[in-house]
Amino acid sequence: MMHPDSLFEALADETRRRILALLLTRGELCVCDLFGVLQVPQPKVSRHLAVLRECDILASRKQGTWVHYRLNPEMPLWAAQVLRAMADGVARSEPYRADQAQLSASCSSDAACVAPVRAVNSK
Amino acid sequence: MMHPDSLFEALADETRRRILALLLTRGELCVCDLFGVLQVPQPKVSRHLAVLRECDILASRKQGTWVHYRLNPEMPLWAAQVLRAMADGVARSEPYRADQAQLSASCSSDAACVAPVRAVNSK
DNA sequence: TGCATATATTCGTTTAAACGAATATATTGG
DNA sequence: CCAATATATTCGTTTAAACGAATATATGCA
Repeated sequence: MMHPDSLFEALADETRRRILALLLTRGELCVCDLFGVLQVPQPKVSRHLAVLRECDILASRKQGTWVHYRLNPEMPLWAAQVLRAMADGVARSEPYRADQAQLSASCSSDAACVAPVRAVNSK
Repeated sequence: MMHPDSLFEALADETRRRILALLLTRGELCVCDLFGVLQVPQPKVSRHLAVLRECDILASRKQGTWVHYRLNPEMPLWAAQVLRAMADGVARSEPYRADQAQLSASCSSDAACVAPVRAVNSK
């Protein structure tokens, strides 16, 4: 039961939009992938992930030491449409565009993120 | 040239979302219609309209003493999709739902707003 | 058990935005 | 020109969110 107000308050922050744009491209990412790609301090990413998780935009899955985040698969249609349109809007502007390039460079396949390999995902 | 960041920062405020939801239903509304329906002080509505106008979400048209606001017709597709999905999202929650009822009650036809009649539109 | 790694949380400060109240501007009609 | 109405702006204060730095928790492995 996602409230529209929470979604739009969450989308007001650029770091959170960057995270969501990455998760729309790549189905699932762990915290270290995210702060590696975004080049921001780890606690900052964790705090923003907590905001997104608490308003049910993201779901998380713990696998050993890693926590993998993905879009909440039970998100209502209107919310998914907002996120899709957002991704279209930011696709051609910075820093979102650079994030996509950085993501491709640092984590080449979706499978590598779902079942992370230390040598690839560790900084 | 609307920047995605400006749109999502604008959508973070509830009053602005309420204004936009009303303008999506009703093509054009003047300031007095808006603060009448939303039941908020006039300067507050004017300030929020200025924010929306300055980031090109809204366009305005002056007709005598009245100023009529509408969605910017040159808005990019992705932005229009965000607004459409937002309207879907808020349609069933308060205060947005009550706003729609109040709008129907106080201003019965679109034509009445485009060419306002004093007896109908004045408070 | 003890160390290293991944992630989360807390705390105090800073920054940005929204607010109410008051006032300013602009247009209309008498 | 003057009064009335519609809208916009300014100002000082309050509120909320984001931040860096430090620390806490949890898991895996030697």
